[in-house]
Amino acid sequence: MTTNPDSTRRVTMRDVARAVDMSPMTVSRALRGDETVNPKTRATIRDKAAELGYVYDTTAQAFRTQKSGFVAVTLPSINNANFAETFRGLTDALAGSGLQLLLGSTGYSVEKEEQLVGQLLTRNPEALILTGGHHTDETRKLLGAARIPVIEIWDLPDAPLGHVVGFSNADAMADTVAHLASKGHRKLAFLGASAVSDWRGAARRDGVIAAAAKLGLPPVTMIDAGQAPVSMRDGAQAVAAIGPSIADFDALVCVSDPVAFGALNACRRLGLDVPGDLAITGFGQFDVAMVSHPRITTVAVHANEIGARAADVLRDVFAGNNAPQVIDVGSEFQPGETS
Amino acid sequence: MTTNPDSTRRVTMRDVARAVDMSPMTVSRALRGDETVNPKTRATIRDKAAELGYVYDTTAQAFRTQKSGFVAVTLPSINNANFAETFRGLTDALAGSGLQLLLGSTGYSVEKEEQLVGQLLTRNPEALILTGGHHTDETRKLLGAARIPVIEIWDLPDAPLGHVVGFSNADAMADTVAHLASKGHRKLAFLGASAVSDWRGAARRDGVIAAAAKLGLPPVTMIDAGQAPVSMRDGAQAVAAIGPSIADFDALVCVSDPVAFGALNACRRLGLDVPGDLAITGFGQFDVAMVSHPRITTVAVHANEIGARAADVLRDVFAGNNAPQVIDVGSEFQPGETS
DNA sequence: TTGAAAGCGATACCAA
DNA sequence: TTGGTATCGCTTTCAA
Repeated sequence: MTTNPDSTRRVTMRDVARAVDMSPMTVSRALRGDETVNPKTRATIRDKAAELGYVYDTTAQAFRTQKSGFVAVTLPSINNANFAETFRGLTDALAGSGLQLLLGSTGYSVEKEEQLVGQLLTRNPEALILTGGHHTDETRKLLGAARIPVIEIWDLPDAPLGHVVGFSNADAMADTVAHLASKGHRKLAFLGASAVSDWRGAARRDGVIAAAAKLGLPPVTMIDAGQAPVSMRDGAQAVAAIGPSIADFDALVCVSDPVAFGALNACRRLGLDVPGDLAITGFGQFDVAMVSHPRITTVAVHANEIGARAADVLRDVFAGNNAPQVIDVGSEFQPGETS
Repeated sequence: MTTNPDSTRRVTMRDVARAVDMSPMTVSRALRGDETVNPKTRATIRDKAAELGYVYDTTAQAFRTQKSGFVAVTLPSINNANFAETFRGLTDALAGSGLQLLLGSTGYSVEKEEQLVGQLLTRNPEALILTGGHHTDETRKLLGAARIPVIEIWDLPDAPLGHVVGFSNADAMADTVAHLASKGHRKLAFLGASAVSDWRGAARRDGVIAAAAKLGLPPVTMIDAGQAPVSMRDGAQAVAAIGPSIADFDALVCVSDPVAFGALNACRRLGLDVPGDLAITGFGQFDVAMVSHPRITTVAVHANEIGARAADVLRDVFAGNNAPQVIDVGSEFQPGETS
């Protein structure tokens, strides 16, 4: 390893250039694999760069080219298998593209999202991927001014900001309700987050209400599991708080599989039989629903595909194809052993 | 909203300066809230900046000051409640510090980690937080050359790269094994990932073997649940593949709670009683362990605290306190209903 | 196939 | 309290 003259200063292309007696410009081309540079020269430069411990400065590149190489992504929570899968789908699809994901978490709050978007925009992302279709006016203003492609995911908003890759959370519940009705269940309860904080959860709730009404079932009872994000524990606590009279309902439709799992295990502790005394359904096809004995009736979503398709949209847009796309990845009802 | 002369060009401090008839330097100071700028001037500049839709360019700042404002973090997987909690602990503790996290996922592979570290370093992070204490030689070389603070988390490496915030995965298993032995269980099996890919899992395995030997128990049988990351499904499949003879063991020590949950439910499907026929233990105090009926015996880790303490270390280091710190956050055995 | 000059937008430093 | 000048490392553009 060669020591550079001033040990505190970083090694730049200029240093490499001096070492091989070439111009920085040629070094720049060589390191990027430019074909116009003599192969032998390229090899020499590569070797010398490695020897000097040269590290490419993406910040300088981003500054010069006015392209950050970042794609900003907001997720409600990273501690959620489905959102994590979407992130992985994005990451995998973007690998090798030179684009790097800049992740922020909104904690299911549109106000936090607004703050986060402001912060992310100062990094000059080349595109922005937002989970959900609900935003504050200020967020919409920021995005309008930013003039970069925006993709909303996990929803099908009425008035998209740009592109969309998602599915209808409301429609997704129709099959679940139809299934329950076909089994003779009439008295339904919905267990989900209280506030307007979780818009996708609220959409599912509305979907259940609409589907029940359409099938002529009595009004659906709402059970409050607390503020989003609602967890396994929240589901279990809500049922435990109600006690054995939870079985006065025929079926408990839960906003997500973790909540359903909590409810299922709370029922067990109460000595209730699922689905004998009470049917339970979830949403999202989380691992816990599939592994649980009994297996939880759920709705499969295509979390990884949402990420992958969003990456496709990005590729299109960066290739100059700016027509707004709306991609519905759908969802599928998955009968289990709890209904 | 005022239109700027060339609508495709971004609004810069110079534009704001011209608009208020001041120098860019004063605008820079004003926007950063520099006290030496006349309060009235500051207000004027702020207003005009907002009016022009000025967005601060962090890339340019990062370039000029040679400080990126990034802290790079590698996690084995983001789809893991404990790692996600650590990330959240970091995020929360760093909020308002002006530092932004740059997240990368290694997929439990040190080779992928090496690649990722190389990529992250081109963004000039001011510090690097690595999950785990095992790295390739090339990774160590890269880190040495980068001359930035490094924190290894979730482990207590023998030869740390810099700072450490973690706990001993091996020691954490001693209480679990002692508990099982005290209940009269002698024939133990360990269910975890096969390869060397999951070093923390391997440390737990070694911890079980060592603790069993120390207590005079017969050799521990290893059961292979496949490549890391091992999931609920892997745990369930491993037990299903073995069948009822799994109950020839007294206790099944699992590398994590999700694996234990999978094993528990597979046992149920086999008609086995847990803990009557077989005791089961997990690791990590995941929600699923606490909500499950029966509750799974586990080990509580301080995932959020790891993140928070790592942020403390960063603050210290940036304040000039460079002495290497090793912080052991420990772990606690949590008896449940499966043992 | 290679090089010289200019400039991306902000701020450190020195001056007034 | 404010301003002028130089500069961070790289790449675009034009020239040789």
